[in-house]
Amino acid sequence: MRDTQIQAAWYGLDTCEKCAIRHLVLFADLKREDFSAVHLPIEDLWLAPGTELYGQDQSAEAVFTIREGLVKLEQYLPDGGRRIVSLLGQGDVAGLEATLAPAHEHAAVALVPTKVCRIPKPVIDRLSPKLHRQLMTKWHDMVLRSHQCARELSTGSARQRVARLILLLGLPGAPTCRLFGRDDVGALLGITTETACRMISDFKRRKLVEEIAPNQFRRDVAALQAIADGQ
Amino acid sequence: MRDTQIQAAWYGLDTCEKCAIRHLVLFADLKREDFSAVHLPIEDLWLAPGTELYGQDQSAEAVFTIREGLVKLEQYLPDGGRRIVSLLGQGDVAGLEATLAPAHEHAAVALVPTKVCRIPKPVIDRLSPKLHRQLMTKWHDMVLRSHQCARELSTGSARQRVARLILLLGLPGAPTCRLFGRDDVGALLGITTETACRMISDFKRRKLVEEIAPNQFRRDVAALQAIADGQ
DNA sequence: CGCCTTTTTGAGCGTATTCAACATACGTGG
DNA sequence: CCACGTATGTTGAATACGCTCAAAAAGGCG
Repeated sequence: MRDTQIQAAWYGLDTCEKCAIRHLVLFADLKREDFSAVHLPIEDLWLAPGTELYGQDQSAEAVFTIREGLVKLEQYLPDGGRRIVSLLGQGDVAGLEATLAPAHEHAAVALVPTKVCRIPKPVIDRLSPKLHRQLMTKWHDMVLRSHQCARELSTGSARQRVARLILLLGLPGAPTCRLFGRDDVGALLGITTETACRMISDFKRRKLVEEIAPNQFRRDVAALQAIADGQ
Repeated sequence: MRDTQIQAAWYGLDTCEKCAIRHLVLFADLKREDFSAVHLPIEDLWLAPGTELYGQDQSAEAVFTIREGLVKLEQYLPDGGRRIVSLLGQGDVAGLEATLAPAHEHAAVALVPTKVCRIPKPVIDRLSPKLHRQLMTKWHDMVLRSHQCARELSTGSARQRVARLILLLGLPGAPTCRLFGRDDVGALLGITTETACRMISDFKRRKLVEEIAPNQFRRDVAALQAIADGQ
Protein backbone atom coordinates (compact mmCIF):
# COMPACT_ATOMS: atom_id res chain seq x y z
CA MET A 1 0.00 0.00 0.00
CA ARG A 2 2.35 2.66 -1.22
CA ASP A 3 1.19 6.27 -1.54
CA THR A 4 -0.79 5.69 1.59
CA GLN A 5 -1.17 8.47 4.08
CA ILE A 6 -1.94 7.06 7.45
CA GLN A 7 -3.88 9.63 9.39
CA ALA A 8 -4.36 7.59 12.49
CA ALA A 9 -4.21 4.04 13.79
CA TRP A 10 -5.82 2.98 17.00
CA TYR A 11 -5.32 -0.19 18.91
CA GLY A 12 -8.88 -0.60 20.02
CA LEU A 13 -12.27 0.31 18.75
CA ASP A 14 -12.96 3.54 20.63
CA THR A 15 -13.37 5.44 17.42
CA CYS A 16 -15.89 2.99 16.04
CA GLU A 17 -18.27 4.07 18.74
CA LYS A 18 -17.96 7.68 17.64
CA CYS A 19 -17.97 6.99 13.91
CA ALA A 20 -20.10 9.48 12.02
CA ILE A 21 -21.25 6.89 9.53
CA ARG A 22 -21.74 4.27 12.19
CA HIS A 23 -25.12 3.23 10.83
CA LEU A 24 -23.50 2.36 7.54
CA VAL A 25 -20.51 0.43 8.67
CA LEU A 26 -19.88 -3.17 9.44
CA PHE A 27 -20.09 -2.72 13.18
CA ALA A 28 -23.48 -1.04 13.16
CA ASP A 29 -25.10 -3.66 15.41
CA LEU A 30 -22.36 -4.03 17.93
CA LYS A 31 -22.63 -2.95 21.54
CA ARG A 32 -20.03 -1.50 23.85
CA GLU A 33 -19.22 -4.88 25.39
CA ASP A 34 -18.57 -6.34 21.96
CA PHE A 35 -16.01 -3.68 21.22
CA SER A 36 -14.07 -4.44 24.34
CA ALA A 37 -13.72 -8.04 23.21
CA VAL A 38 -11.52 -6.90 20.35
CA HIS A 39 -7.89 -6.15 20.92
CA LEU A 40 -6.62 -5.98 17.41
CA PRO A 41 -5.50 -2.89 15.55
CA ILE A 42 -8.16 -1.21 13.48
CA GLU A 43 -6.55 1.42 11.32
CA ASP A 44 -8.10 4.57 9.99
CA LEU A 45 -6.42 5.49 6.71
CA TRP A 46 -6.51 8.23 4.10
CA LEU A 47 -5.67 6.91 0.65
CA ALA A 48 -4.48 8.97 -2.30
CA PRO A 49 -6.10 8.22 -5.70
CA GLY A 50 -4.43 5.19 -7.25
CA THR A 51 -3.61 3.60 -3.91
CA GLU A 52 -4.21 -0.13 -3.90
CA LEU A 53 -6.15 -1.49 -0.92
CA TYR A 54 -5.24 -4.99 -2.04
CA GLY A 55 -4.19 -6.69 -5.25
CA GLN A 56 -5.81 -9.44 -7.25
CA ASP A 57 -4.85 -12.88 -5.85
CA GLN A 58 -3.21 -11.22 -2.87
CA SER A 59 -3.71 -13.06 0.39
CA ALA A 60 -6.76 -11.76 2.25
CA GLU A 61 -5.73 -10.29 5.59
CA ALA A 62 -8.39 -7.67 6.21
CA VAL A 63 -11.58 -6.06 5.02
CA PHE A 64 -11.98 -2.31 4.43
CA THR A 65 -14.97 -0.23 5.33
CA ILE A 66 -15.13 2.80 3.06
CA ARG A 67 -15.89 5.90 5.10
CA GLU A 68 -15.48 8.40 2.31
CA GLY A 69 -14.43 8.30 -1.33
CA LEU A 70 -14.67 5.80 -4.13
CA VAL A 71 -13.03 2.44 -4.75
CA LYS A 72 -12.94 0.39 -7.95
CA LEU A 73 -12.82 -3.37 -8.07
CA GLU A 74 -10.98 -4.54 -11.15
CA GLN A 75 -9.98 -7.79 -12.74
CA TYR A 76 -7.48 -8.53 -15.44
CA LEU A 77 -8.63 -9.98 -18.73
CA PRO A 78 -6.87 -12.81 -20.57
CA ASP A 79 -5.76 -10.37 -23.30
CA GLY A 80 -3.99 -8.20 -20.75
CA GLY A 81 -6.82 -5.68 -20.62
CA ARG A 82 -8.76 -4.96 -17.50
CA ARG A 83 -12.35 -4.36 -16.55
CA ILE A 84 -13.81 -2.58 -13.58
CA VAL A 85 -16.49 -4.93 -12.30
CA SER A 86 -17.81 -2.81 -9.49
CA LEU A 87 -17.62 0.55 -7.78
CA LEU A 88 -17.79 0.92 -4.02
CA GLY A 89 -18.61 4.04 -2.02
CA GLN A 90 -19.42 5.24 1.47
CA GLY A 91 -20.54 2.45 3.76
CA ASP A 92 -19.55 -0.33 1.38
CA VAL A 93 -17.06 -2.96 2.45
CA ALA A 94 -14.21 -3.95 0.16
CA GLY A 95 -12.62 -7.36 0.42
CA LEU A 96 -15.54 -9.21 1.97
CA GLU A 97 -14.27 -12.40 0.39
CA ALA A 98 -11.62 -12.32 3.11
CA THR A 99 -14.26 -13.81 5.38
CA LEU A 100 -14.44 -16.88 3.16
CA ALA A 101 -11.58 -17.18 0.73
CA PRO A 102 -7.82 -17.15 1.32
CA ALA A 103 -7.15 -14.58 -1.43
CA HIS A 104 -8.79 -11.55 -3.02
CA GLU A 105 -10.35 -12.22 -6.41
CA HIS A 106 -9.95 -8.69 -7.66
CA ALA A 107 -7.82 -5.63 -7.04
CA ALA A 108 -9.30 -2.75 -5.04
CA VAL A 109 -7.96 0.70 -5.85
CA ALA A 110 -8.99 4.15 -4.68
CA LEU A 111 -10.26 6.34 -7.53
CA VAL A 112 -10.41 9.57 -5.53
CA PRO A 113 -9.03 10.54 -2.12
CA THR A 114 -10.57 7.88 0.09
CA LYS A 115 -10.89 7.30 3.79
CA VAL A 116 -11.07 3.69 4.86
CA CYS A 117 -11.09 1.68 8.02
CA ARG A 118 -8.93 -1.43 7.87
CA ILE A 119 -10.32 -4.32 9.88
CA PRO A 120 -8.03 -7.35 10.20
CA LYS A 121 -9.57 -10.71 9.39
CA PRO A 122 -9.16 -12.04 12.96
CA VAL A 123 -11.38 -9.24 14.24
CA ILE A 124 -14.16 -10.41 11.97
CA ASP A 125 -13.68 -14.01 13.02
CA ARG A 126 -13.77 -13.09 16.68
CA LEU A 127 -16.99 -11.08 16.34
CA SER A 128 -18.44 -13.50 13.87
CA PRO A 129 -21.74 -14.52 15.46
CA LYS A 130 -22.79 -10.95 16.24
CA LEU A 131 -21.73 -9.74 12.84
CA HIS A 132 -23.52 -12.31 10.78
CA ARG A 133 -26.59 -10.33 9.90
CA GLN A 134 -24.56 -7.23 9.12
CA LEU A 135 -22.15 -9.22 7.00
CA MET A 136 -25.04 -10.68 5.04
CA THR A 137 -26.32 -7.19 4.42
CA LYS A 138 -22.94 -6.14 3.12
CA TRP A 139 -22.82 -9.12 0.77
CA HIS A 140 -26.24 -8.13 -0.37
CA ASP A 141 -25.05 -4.56 -1.01
CA MET A 142 -22.16 -5.95 -2.98
CA VAL A 143 -24.50 -7.86 -5.27
CA LEU A 144 -26.72 -4.79 -5.67
CA ARG A 145 -23.71 -2.68 -6.68
CA SER A 146 -22.59 -5.23 -9.16
CA HIS A 147 -26.01 -5.54 -10.72
CA GLN A 148 -26.30 -1.78 -10.82
CA CYS A 149 -23.05 -1.58 -12.76
CA ALA A 150 -24.38 -4.05 -15.31
CA ARG A 151 -27.77 -2.40 -15.58
CA GLU A 152 -26.82 1.27 -15.63
CA LEU A 153 -23.19 1.43 -16.67
CA SER A 154 -22.91 -1.35 -19.24
CA THR A 155 -26.17 -0.75 -21.10
CA GLY A 156 -27.13 1.76 -23.79
CA SER A 157 -24.99 4.14 -25.86
CA ALA A 158 -21.66 5.51 -24.71
CA ARG A 159 -23.32 8.89 -24.29
CA GLN A 160 -25.96 7.44 -21.96
CA ARG A 161 -23.44 5.48 -19.93
CA VAL A 162 -21.27 8.53 -19.30
CA ALA A 163 -24.33 10.57 -18.34
CA ARG A 164 -25.44 7.87 -15.90
CA LEU A 165 -21.98 7.67 -14.38
CA ILE A 166 -21.84 11.40 -13.79
CA LEU A 167 -25.27 11.23 -12.16
CA LEU A 168 -24.24 8.26 -10.07
CA LEU A 169 -21.16 9.99 -8.69
CA GLY A 170 -21.70 12.43 -5.88
CA LEU A 171 -24.85 12.75 -3.84
CA PRO A 172 -28.14 12.29 -5.70
CA GLY A 173 -29.33 15.62 -7.02
CA ALA A 174 -26.29 17.51 -5.75
CA PRO A 175 -24.88 20.04 -8.23
CA THR A 176 -21.29 18.82 -8.11
CA CYS A 177 -19.45 15.55 -8.36
CA ARG A 178 -15.95 14.29 -8.54
CA LEU A 179 -14.76 12.30 -11.55
CA PHE A 180 -11.66 10.16 -12.09
CA GLY A 181 -9.27 9.21 -14.89
CA ARG A 182 -10.75 8.76 -18.40
CA ASP A 183 -8.96 5.44 -18.51
CA ASP A 184 -10.98 4.17 -15.58
CA VAL A 185 -14.17 5.68 -16.94
CA GLY A 186 -13.66 3.62 -20.09
CA ALA A 187 -12.89 0.40 -18.25
CA LEU A 188 -15.95 0.89 -16.07
CA LEU A 189 -18.38 1.62 -18.89
CA GLY A 190 -16.99 -0.89 -21.37
CA ILE A 191 -15.99 1.79 -23.89
CA THR A 192 -12.63 3.15 -24.99
CA THR A 193 -10.76 5.93 -23.24
CA GLU A 194 -11.15 8.12 -26.32
CA THR A 195 -14.91 7.67 -26.48
CA ALA A 196 -15.22 8.47 -22.79
CA CYS A 197 -13.16 11.59 -23.37
CA ARG A 198 -15.19 12.67 -26.38
CA MET A 199 -18.46 12.34 -24.50
CA ILE A 200 -17.21 14.33 -21.55
CA SER A 201 -15.77 17.02 -23.83
CA ASP A 202 -19.06 17.15 -25.64
CA PHE A 203 -20.96 17.57 -22.37
CA LYS A 204 -18.62 20.43 -21.51
CA ARG A 205 -19.24 22.16 -24.84
CA ARG A 206 -22.99 21.86 -24.38
CA LYS A 207 -22.66 23.22 -20.85
CA LEU A 208 -24.16 20.08 -19.32
CA VAL A 209 -21.11 19.90 -17.11
CA GLU A 210 -18.46 22.40 -16.14
CA GLU A 211 -15.04 21.48 -14.81
CA ILE A 212 -14.63 23.59 -11.67
CA ALA A 213 -11.33 22.06 -10.68
CA PRO A 214 -9.40 19.09 -12.09
CA ASN A 215 -11.95 16.26 -12.19
CA GLN A 216 -14.37 18.28 -10.09
CA PHE A 217 -17.57 18.92 -12.02
CA ARG A 218 -20.67 21.03 -11.75
CA ARG A 219 -23.46 19.21 -13.55
CA ASP A 220 -26.89 19.92 -15.00
CA VAL A 221 -28.73 17.06 -13.35
CA ALA A 222 -31.99 17.41 -15.26
CA ALA A 223 -30.32 17.57 -18.67
CA LEU A 224 -28.05 14.63 -17.88
CA GLN A 225 -31.02 12.64 -16.64
CA ALA A 226 -32.74 13.23 -19.97
CA ILE A 227 -29.71 11.83 -21.80
CA ALA A 228 -29.43 8.91 -19.40
CA ASP A 229 -33.05 8.01 -20.12
CA GLY A 230 -32.45 8.17 -23.86
CA GLN A 231 -32.77 11.76 -25.17
CA MET B 1 -45.44 -19.84 -11.21
CA ARG B 2 -47.43 -20.88 -14.25
CA ASP B 3 -46.08 -23.46 -16.69
CA THR B 4 -44.58 -25.20 -13.71
CA GLN B 5 -44.45 -28.93 -13.65
CA ILE B 6 -44.27 -30.13 -10.11
CA GLN B 7 -42.55 -33.47 -10.11
CA ALA B 8 -42.59 -34.00 -6.40
CA ALA B 9 -43.11 -32.18 -3.14
CA TRP B 10 -42.04 -33.55 0.19
CA TYR B 11 -43.00 -32.39 3.59
CA GLY B 12 -39.68 -33.02 5.20
CA LEU B 13 -36.10 -33.08 4.17
CA ASP B 14 -35.54 -36.78 3.52
CA THR B 15 -34.52 -36.12 -0.03
CA CYS B 16 -31.96 -33.52 0.96
CA GLU B 17 -30.01 -36.25 2.61
CA LYS B 18 -29.92 -38.24 -0.62
CA CYS B 19 -29.37 -35.27 -2.90
CA ALA B 20 -26.83 -36.02 -5.61
CA ILE B 21 -25.45 -32.49 -5.57
CA ARG B 22 -25.54 -32.30 -1.80
CA HIS B 23 -22.04 -30.83 -1.63
CA LEU B 24 -23.21 -27.91 -3.73
CA VAL B 25 -26.46 -27.04 -2.07
CA LEU B 26 -27.41 -24.80 0.73
CA PHE B 27 -27.75 -27.61 3.25
CA ALA B 28 -24.30 -29.02 2.63
CA ASP B 29 -23.21 -28.61 6.26
CA LEU B 30 -26.33 -29.86 7.95
CA LYS B 31 -26.56 -33.07 9.95
CA ARG B 32 -29.41 -35.54 10.30
CA GLU B 33 -30.64 -33.96 13.53
CA ASP B 34 -30.84 -30.58 11.85
CA PHE B 35 -33.09 -31.94 9.17
CA SER B 36 -35.55 -33.33 11.67
CA ALA B 37 -35.93 -29.86 13.16
CA VAL B 38 -37.59 -28.70 9.95
CA HIS B 39 -41.23 -29.40 9.36
CA LEU B 40 -41.93 -27.12 6.49
CA PRO B 41 -42.55 -28.15 2.90
CA ILE B 42 -39.51 -28.23 0.71
CA GLU B 43 -40.60 -28.70 -2.85
CA ASP B 44 -38.68 -30.30 -5.66
CA LEU B 45 -39.77 -28.77 -8.95
CA TRP B 46 -39.14 -29.14 -12.64
CA LEU B 47 -39.53 -25.86 -14.48
CA ALA B 48 -40.13 -25.44 -18.19
CA PRO B 49 -38.08 -22.74 -19.97
CA GLY B 50 -39.69 -19.36 -19.38
CA THR B 51 -41.08 -20.28 -15.99
CA GLU B 52 -40.71 -17.51 -13.46
CA LEU B 53 -39.33 -18.53 -10.06
CA TYR B 54 -40.26 -15.11 -8.75
CA GLY B 55 -40.90 -11.67 -10.19
CA GLN B 56 -39.17 -8.35 -9.63
CA ASP B 57 -40.52 -6.64 -6.49
CA GLN B 58 -42.51 -9.75 -5.61
CA SER B 59 -42.60 -10.52 -1.90
CA ALA B 60 -39.76 -12.86 -0.92
CA GLU B 61 -41.20 -16.10 0.44
CA ALA B 62 -38.52 -18.63 -0.43
CA VAL B 63 -35.10 -19.26 -1.88
CA PHE B 64 -34.41 -21.71 -4.71
CA THR B 65 -31.47 -24.04 -4.96
CA ILE B 66 -30.80 -24.85 -8.59
CA ARG B 67 -30.18 -28.56 -8.97
CA GLU B 68 -30.01 -28.60 -12.75
CA GLY B 69 -30.49 -26.11 -15.55
CA LEU B 70 -30.01 -22.39 -15.94
CA VAL B 71 -31.73 -19.36 -14.47
CA LYS B 72 -31.48 -15.72 -15.51
CA LEU B 73 -31.79 -12.78 -13.16
CA GLU B 74 -33.22 -9.79 -14.97
CA GLN B 75 -34.16 -6.25 -14.16
CA TYR B 76 -36.28 -3.81 -16.06
CA LEU B 77 -34.75 -0.60 -17.39
CA PRO B 78 -36.39 2.82 -17.15
CA ASP B 79 -36.97 2.81 -20.94
CA GLY B 80 -38.96 -0.41 -20.74
CA GLY B 81 -36.05 -2.53 -21.88
CA ARG B 82 -34.52 -5.20 -19.74
CA ARG B 83 -31.09 -6.47 -18.90
CA ILE B 84 -29.97 -9.83 -17.63
CA VAL B 85 -27.63 -9.04 -14.77
CA SER B 86 -26.61 -12.55 -13.85
CA LEU B 87 -26.85 -16.18 -14.79
CA LEU B 88 -27.23 -18.94 -12.23
CA GLY B 89 -26.54 -22.64 -12.65
CA GLN B 90 -26.18 -25.86 -10.73
CA GLY B 91 -25.56 -25.32 -7.04
CA ASP B 92 -26.36 -21.61 -7.14
CA VAL B 93 -29.13 -20.19 -5.01
CA ALA B 94 -31.69 -17.80 -6.47
CA GLY B 95 -33.48 -15.30 -4.28
CA LEU B 96 -30.92 -15.07 -1.50
CA GLU B 97 -32.13 -11.55 -0.77
CA ALA B 98 -35.13 -13.26 0.81
CA THR B 99 -32.94 -13.76 3.86
CA LEU B 100 -32.61 -10.00 4.24
CA ALA B 101 -35.12 -8.04 2.21
CA PRO B 102 -38.91 -8.26 2.06
CA ALA B 103 -39.02 -8.37 -1.74
CA HIS B 104 -36.99 -9.69 -4.67
CA GLU B 105 -35.00 -7.07 -6.52
CA HIS B 106 -34.99 -8.89 -9.83
CA ALA B 107 -37.01 -11.49 -11.66
CA ALA B 108 -35.68 -15.05 -11.83
CA VAL B 109 -36.68 -17.06 -14.89
CA ALA B 110 -35.63 -20.49 -16.12
CA LEU B 111 -33.83 -20.35 -19.46
CA VAL B 112 -33.79 -24.09 -20.09
CA PRO B 113 -35.59 -26.99 -18.39
CA THR B 114 -34.55 -26.50 -14.80
CA LYS B 115 -34.81 -28.49 -11.61
CA VAL B 116 -35.00 -26.47 -8.43
CA CYS B 117 -35.59 -27.02 -4.79
CA ARG B 118 -37.89 -24.47 -3.19
CA ILE B 119 -36.99 -23.66 0.41
CA PRO B 120 -39.46 -21.46 2.27
CA LYS B 121 -38.02 -18.48 4.09
CA PRO B 122 -39.05 -19.79 7.55
CA VAL B 123 -36.87 -22.87 7.01
CA ILE B 124 -33.88 -20.65 6.49
CA ASP B 125 -34.70 -18.60 9.56
CA ARG B 126 -35.12 -21.72 11.67
CA LEU B 127 -31.79 -23.18 10.58
CA SER B 128 -30.11 -19.83 10.54
CA PRO B 129 -27.13 -20.28 12.87
CA LYS B 130 -26.04 -23.53 11.27
CA LEU B 131 -26.51 -22.14 7.80
CA HIS B 132 -24.58 -18.95 8.22
CA ARG B 133 -21.30 -20.02 6.74
CA GLN B 134 -22.98 -21.74 3.85
CA LEU B 135 -25.16 -18.71 3.19
CA MET B 136 -22.11 -16.48 3.14
CA THR B 137 -20.54 -18.78 0.60
CA LYS B 138 -23.63 -18.53 -1.56
CA TRP B 139 -23.56 -14.75 -1.38
CA HIS B 140 -19.95 -14.93 -2.38
CA ASP B 141 -20.83 -17.14 -5.35
CA MET B 142 -23.48 -14.65 -6.33
CA VAL B 143 -20.92 -11.85 -6.44
CA LEU B 144 -18.52 -14.01 -8.42
CA ARG B 145 -21.21 -14.78 -10.99
CA SER B 146 -22.10 -11.16 -11.31
CA HIS B 147 -18.51 -10.10 -11.78
CA GLN B 148 -17.99 -12.89 -14.26
CA CYS B 149 -20.92 -11.62 -16.30
CA ALA B 150 -19.39 -8.14 -16.41
CA ARG B 151 -15.92 -9.39 -17.18
CA GLU B 152 -16.64 -12.09 -19.75
CA LEU B 153 -20.07 -11.34 -21.17
CA SER B 154 -20.14 -7.54 -21.29
CA THR B 155 -16.61 -6.95 -22.59
CA GLY B 156 -15.16 -7.11 -26.09
CA SER B 157 -16.83 -7.49 -29.49
CA ALA B 158 -20.22 -9.12 -29.99
CA ARG B 159 -18.40 -12.03 -31.65
CA GLN B 160 -16.22 -12.55 -28.59
CA ARG B 161 -19.12 -12.28 -26.17
CA VAL B 162 -21.16 -14.90 -28.00
CA ALA B 163 -18.15 -17.22 -28.18
CA ARG B 164 -17.55 -16.82 -24.45
CA LEU B 165 -21.19 -17.49 -23.67
CA ILE B 166 -21.20 -20.71 -25.69
CA LEU B 167 -18.04 -21.79 -23.87
CA LEU B 168 -19.52 -20.88 -20.52
CA LEU B 169 -22.66 -22.93 -21.05
CA GLY B 170 -22.39 -26.64 -20.47
CA LEU B 171 -19.52 -28.37 -18.73
CA PRO B 172 -16.04 -26.93 -19.33
CA GLY B 173 -14.45 -28.64 -22.30
CA ALA B 174 -17.52 -30.77 -23.03
CA PRO B 175 -18.40 -30.99 -26.74
CA THR B 176 -22.03 -29.99 -26.37
CA CYS B 177 -24.03 -27.28 -24.68
CA ARG B 178 -27.58 -26.06 -24.50
CA LEU B 179 -28.42 -22.54 -25.63
CA PHE B 180 -31.56 -20.43 -25.10
CA GLY B 181 -33.59 -17.79 -26.91
CA ARG B 182 -31.69 -15.22 -29.01
CA ASP B 183 -33.62 -12.55 -27.22
CA ASP B 184 -32.13 -13.57 -23.90
CA VAL B 185 -28.69 -13.98 -25.43
CA GLY B 186 -28.88 -10.36 -26.51
CA ALA B 187 -30.09 -9.04 -23.16
CA LEU B 188 -27.34 -11.00 -21.42
CA LEU B 189 -24.50 -9.81 -23.65
CA GLY B 190 -25.70 -6.23 -24.07
CA ILE B 191 -26.19 -6.61 -27.83
CA THR B 192 -29.31 -6.81 -29.99
CA THR B 193 -31.18 -9.99 -30.79
CA GLU B 194 -30.23 -9.64 -34.44
CA THR B 195 -26.54 -9.30 -33.73
CA ALA B 196 -26.65 -12.35 -31.45
CA CYS B 197 -28.40 -14.24 -34.18
CA ARG B 198 -25.93 -13.17 -36.85
CA MET B 199 -22.97 -14.27 -34.75
CA ILE B 200 -24.46 -17.67 -34.05
CA SER B 201 -25.39 -18.14 -37.70
CA ASP B 202 -21.89 -17.18 -38.67
CA PHE B 203 -20.45 -19.71 -36.23
CA LYS B 204 -22.68 -22.34 -37.80
CA ARG B 205 -21.51 -21.49 -41.31
CA ARG B 206 -17.90 -21.72 -40.22
CA LYS B 207 -18.61 -25.06 -38.53
CA LEU B 208 -17.56 -23.75 -35.12
CA VAL B 209 -20.90 -24.93 -33.80
CA GLU B 210 -23.49 -27.34 -35.11
CA GLU B 211 -27.10 -27.38 -34.00
CA ILE B 212 -27.78 -31.02 -33.10
CA ALA B 213 -31.30 -30.36 -31.85
CA PRO B 214 -33.19 -27.10 -31.26
CA ASN B 215 -30.85 -24.99 -29.11
CA GLN B 216 -28.62 -28.00 -28.51
CA PHE B 217 -25.17 -27.35 -29.91
CA ARG B 218 -22.01 -29.28 -30.63
CA ARG B 219 -19.12 -26.85 -30.36
CA ASP B 220 -15.47 -26.58 -31.41
CA VAL B 221 -14.08 -25.58 -28.04
CA ALA B 222 -10.57 -24.75 -29.23
CA ALA B 223 -11.73 -22.57 -32.11
CA LEU B 224 -14.26 -20.75 -29.94
CA GLN B 225 -11.64 -20.19 -27.29
CA ALA B 226 -9.43 -18.54 -29.91
CA ILE B 227 -12.27 -16.16 -30.79
CA ALA B 228 -13.06 -15.51 -27.13
CA ASP B 229 -9.44 -14.53 -26.56
CA GLY B 230 -9.51 -12.20 -29.57
CA GLN B 231 -8.71 -14.12 -32.80
C1' DC C 1 -53.91 -25.71 -42.37
C1' DG C 2 -53.30 -21.01 -40.96
C1' DC C 3 -51.77 -18.05 -37.17
C1' DC C 4 -48.41 -16.49 -34.13
C1' DT C 5 -43.91 -16.32 -32.34
C1' DT C 6 -39.13 -16.83 -32.95
C1' DT C 7 -35.23 -16.94 -35.87
C1' DT C 8 -32.73 -15.52 -39.79
C1' DT C 9 -31.15 -12.50 -43.43
C1' DG C 10 -30.56 -7.99 -45.91
C1' DA C 11 -29.38 -3.02 -46.66
C1' DG C 12 -28.29 1.48 -45.01
C1' DC C 13 -26.98 4.22 -41.36
C1' DG C 14 -25.06 5.91 -37.15
C1' DT C 15 -21.86 5.12 -33.59
C1' DA C 16 -17.80 3.60 -31.48
C1' DT C 17 -13.18 2.05 -32.48
C1' DT C 18 -8.65 2.47 -34.29
C1' DC C 19 -4.61 4.77 -35.01
C1' DA C 20 -2.46 8.89 -35.12
C1' DA C 21 -1.21 13.46 -33.86
C1' DC C 22 -1.20 17.09 -30.70
C1' DA C 23 -1.99 19.39 -26.11
C1' DT C 24 -1.42 19.69 -21.30
C1' DA C 25 0.27 18.79 -16.81
C1' DC C 26 3.56 17.21 -13.70
C1' DG C 27 8.01 15.90 -11.86
C1' DT C 28 12.95 15.35 -12.31
C1' DG C 29 17.51 16.42 -13.36
C1' DG C 30 20.58 19.36 -15.83
C1' DC D 1 14.74 27.93 -13.65
C1' DC D 2 13.94 25.83 -17.66
C1' DA D 3 14.34 21.70 -20.66
C1' DC D 4 12.91 17.40 -21.11
C1' DG D 5 10.38 13.05 -20.37
C1' DT D 6 6.42 10.65 -19.19
C1' DA D 7 1.65 10.20 -18.30
C1' DT D 8 -2.73 11.84 -19.19
C1' DG D 9 -6.15 14.22 -21.72
C1' DT D 10 -8.03 15.87 -26.21
C1' DT D 11 -9.00 15.99 -31.09
C1' DG D 12 -9.20 14.29 -36.02
C1' DA D 13 -10.15 11.08 -39.98
C1' DA D 14 -11.06 6.66 -41.77
C1' DT D 15 -12.79 2.32 -40.87
C1' DA D 16 -15.37 -1.27 -38.96
C1' DC D 17 -18.86 -2.66 -36.23
C1' DG D 18 -23.34 -3.12 -34.36
C1' DC D 19 -27.94 -1.03 -34.68
C1' DT D 20 -32.30 0.01 -36.98
C1' DC D 21 -35.88 -1.11 -39.78
C1' DA D 22 -37.82 -4.26 -42.82
C1' DA D 23 -38.94 -8.58 -44.73
C1' DA D 24 -38.61 -13.40 -45.34
C1' DA D 25 -38.14 -18.11 -43.39
C1' DA D 26 -38.85 -21.49 -39.95
C1' DG D 27 -40.89 -23.57 -36.22
C1' DG D 28 -44.82 -24.52 -32.54
C1' DC D 29 -49.76 -24.86 -31.56
C1' DG D 30 -54.59 -24.30 -31.96
